[in-house]
Amino acid sequence: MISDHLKVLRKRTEISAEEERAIRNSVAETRRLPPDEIAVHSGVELNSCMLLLDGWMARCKDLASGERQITELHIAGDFVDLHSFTLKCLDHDLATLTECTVGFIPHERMKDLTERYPHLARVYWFMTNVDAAIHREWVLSLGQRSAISRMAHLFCELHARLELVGRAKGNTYLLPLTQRELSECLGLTVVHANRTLQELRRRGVVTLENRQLTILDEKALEQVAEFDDSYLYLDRRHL
Amino acid sequence: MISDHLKVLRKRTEISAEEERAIRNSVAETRRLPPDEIAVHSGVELNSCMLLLDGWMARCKDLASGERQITELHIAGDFVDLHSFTLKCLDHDLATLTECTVGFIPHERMKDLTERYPHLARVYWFMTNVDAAIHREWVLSLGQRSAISRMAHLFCELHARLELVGRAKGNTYLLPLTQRELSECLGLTVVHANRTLQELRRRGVVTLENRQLTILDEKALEQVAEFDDSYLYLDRRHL
DNA sequence: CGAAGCATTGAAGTGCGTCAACAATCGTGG
DNA sequence: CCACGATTGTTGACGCACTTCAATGCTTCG
Repeated sequence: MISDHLKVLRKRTEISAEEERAIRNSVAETRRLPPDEIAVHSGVELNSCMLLLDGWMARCKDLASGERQITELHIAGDFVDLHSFTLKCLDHDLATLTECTVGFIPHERMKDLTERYPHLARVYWFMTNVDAAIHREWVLSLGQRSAISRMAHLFCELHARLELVGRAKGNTYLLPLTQRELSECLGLTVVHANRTLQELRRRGVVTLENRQLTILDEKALEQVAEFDDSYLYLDRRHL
Repeated sequence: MISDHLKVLRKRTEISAEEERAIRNSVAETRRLPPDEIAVHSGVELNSCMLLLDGWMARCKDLASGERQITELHIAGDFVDLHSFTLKCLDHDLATLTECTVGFIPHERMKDLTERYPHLARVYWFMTNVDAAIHREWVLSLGQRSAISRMAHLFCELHARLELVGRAKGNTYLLPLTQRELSECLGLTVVHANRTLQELRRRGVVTLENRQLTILDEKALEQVAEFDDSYLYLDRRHL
């Protein structure tokens, strides 16, 4: 399961056997979390980072009205609150969307890891910067893309990221979100997210049944989305 | 001018005299940039980071239609492309909004700086994470807040950040953005940004004339915005 | 002083929200 | 196994926040 995390890193840079060992040894404990639970509350001081080994999680922020905005989705292999290593407490909640398996790396071990392996320090810094790049793409989506383009873009992003950890079988992948959660990613109401999804289906671009998303027409999907994966930094030109 | 940057850091953590010296010595060159110019193009490999010493800059992303979304505003003291140290090339442009003075810190010197002073490495990592927190707040704004609430929130954020570097005199500060640029931050059309601003004026919450923004009713402004500055991490509980 | 950019206004259109109902699915216990 | 209530997905009618288009005055600056 930690191997998913290593896949994510190795897509971006070389990780030596020794570094791999150090990472594996840093995981103090693994735990299962039930779905629909807030795993990390905003504003609470943390002393460990959470590695998502399996399942889906979301970063969310609420308004007083009760409206919730998801600011990023997380899948197996992601360090969901790596930024807590420097921020100490988060500005958002971390919620489980499915049952999850997570590993904990205490901040002191993170400190050790990054000081003993400066390369890993840069790699993890890099990874938090990729999260920021994803945020920026979402800002662009929410600010300028139409509902259908936004949804298409999200499907593209998830496809690219899931492929990386072997969770996509060709053009299909498991998307365990409800339409409510989907709408919370896209800044739409549930009703309109539903109609938007139907429009994508009607156009023959995707299907989504039994939590299984299938991309029928990848070209069309990427065109609607204006998708360009460079913001995900999926190669080793960097670092 | 570099002292603005030190203010930004010292608001979050202690910086020793030696660290300050090291930072000051890392600036290889300073330069003036004219307004309305793309200072850094997305996708281009960089070998130095840019410290904004004076003026305003914006991170922007474009769509094929020509629509532009600003994803973050930068003021004196900000490291505008610190993330290029790990990402190597950016996923967005960096545009000057006014005439700017910038300092360059070559990546090799950044490497030196962060390896010689691990504390500074964590501080700068922290600062890129604050940028990400700002992005998340903008995602929340664009996804869930109304136009008027979004604009009020932006005014609050800028006030807090400008105060930090002594660029706000009480409840007033220089806001050199055109309404077009304002609208590009907020995901609105210019026309509606104009009407939204007028509504804030009509309610007696702010005035904006000759590029001078004045907050007439801070309570009201923060209430409209649902503003809570904790996402800016403006204290030393962290790090 | 003229041209270009910027701010403002009005009228009309539309993408998405709201409200409300109903259907389908799912998990749970009898 | 069916009954059930709860959650999720779907649909229709209507309303509104924001967009679009187009015109006009206001600045700014060569």
